[in-house]
Amino acid sequence: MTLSPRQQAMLQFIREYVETNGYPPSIREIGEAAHTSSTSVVSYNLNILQAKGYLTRGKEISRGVRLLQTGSLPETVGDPSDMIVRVPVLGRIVASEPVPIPDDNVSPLDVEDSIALTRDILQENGPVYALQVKGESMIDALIHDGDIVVMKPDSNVRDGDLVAAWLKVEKATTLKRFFWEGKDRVRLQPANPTMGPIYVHPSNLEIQGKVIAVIRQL
Amino acid sequence: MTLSPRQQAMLQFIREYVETNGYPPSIREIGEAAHTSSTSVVSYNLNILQAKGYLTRGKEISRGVRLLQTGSLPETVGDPSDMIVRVPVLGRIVASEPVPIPDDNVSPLDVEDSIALTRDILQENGPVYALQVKGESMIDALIHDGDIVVMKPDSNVRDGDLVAAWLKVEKATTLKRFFWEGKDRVRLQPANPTMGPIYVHPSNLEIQGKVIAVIRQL
DNA sequence: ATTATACAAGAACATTTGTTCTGTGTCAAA
DNA sequence: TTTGACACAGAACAAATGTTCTTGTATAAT
Repeated sequence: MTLSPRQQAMLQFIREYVETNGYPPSIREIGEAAHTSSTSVVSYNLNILQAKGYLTRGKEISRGVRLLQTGSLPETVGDPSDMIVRVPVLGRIVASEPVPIPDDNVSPLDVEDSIALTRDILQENGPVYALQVKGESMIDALIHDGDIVVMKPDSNVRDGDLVAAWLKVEKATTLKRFFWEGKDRVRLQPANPTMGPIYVHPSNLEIQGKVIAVIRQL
Repeated sequence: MTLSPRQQAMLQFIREYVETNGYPPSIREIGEAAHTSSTSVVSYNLNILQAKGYLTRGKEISRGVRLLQTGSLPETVGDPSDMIVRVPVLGRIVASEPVPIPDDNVSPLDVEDSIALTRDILQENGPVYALQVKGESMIDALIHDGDIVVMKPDSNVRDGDLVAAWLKVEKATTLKRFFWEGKDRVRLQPANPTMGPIYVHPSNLEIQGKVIAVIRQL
């Protein structure tokens, strides 16, 4: 993933400016450093840098530029402690729609919403994202309306994984534990032990991610 | 050198804002946090904080506030970031025993087990503690074996609070939403909407705390 | 009672600042 | 040659934002 010389210059200037001044530069100050008087050129390039994961921008916020440490998606962002993991909240999970899956090319930092977790909750090192549950349809997974489900976009499942699965025939998303039963049958087991499993043909389901934590605030 | 409560609130807000957003707040945002709509009050107090060495201000620069290392407020116990809240895990919550209630003098450092949460999860400022659920008895509260329940030791309940209640006659702990129904009857409502409530006489129950968050790791 | 200081409030205004719009140039692909 | 993508430029505009001004209250010191 290569950057143009002007983009590199902008990143470098922002980094130095923050270190010197303690707050980020304005669009016009970045433009001066990159030898352009056009604020739209600066904005255009900053949007590219954001899409590539080098920084985030506050929308219509003065000096709303924040450098990220690396460009990978999604990741720990700017917090002083490695203990904190900021997880983007990409939207809602509802039973009647497939789970929104993060696009590798779109910066999660476009999202306005995120939740800070810690390494005590989340030992995962790979990309993770969160969704907020809408509706009561997940109660068989002991997940309540409003809960935040933390997921990783991994469709390689092993027996016992709690997965978000899209059932094509039923046109429904479900959160259940996944078990192979032979080659032609998958058992989806609710977390609620008083409820029975459902059985589906593998072709009927699409694994959209694994649930790795649930956060409920009251 | 003492600071007024409003000045302390402003410092705290700025610190948290920078850590969350990566750039400083505006005068108006600081004012909102300090409960004043007057930008001149904010500016006046920031000038005092600057004179006292807590921060510097860029002249006529938007978001031109920079906290200085010296003069910052004492940090949260043990962690570098005020964003992190370390919550002691005092033990297990099981249906057949009362909830362990923390000694008021306990410090998070005194307990061997704790979990780090963040202010995104836990806005509470008072004492909190956590318990790990043992067994399936809490599934009517949509809480699974192994979940971590974060509580505050507050027995002053209002309708709708999710409480840990010890039922004396039944000798059982239950987690349910609490509602008064007249003076002589309390309705304890499961979080699972498919399950019915139970009704108890107030003398039969002992409120041992309120649940303020649930953490599930998979 | 008066004065000084600290702190506050709201309004008005000026400046800073980011976004949008329109247009241009370069280059590669069709 | 035409088209589309990319990068750029400048102007205009709207919104964000900080400063200044005037007025007020509370408290302590004189």
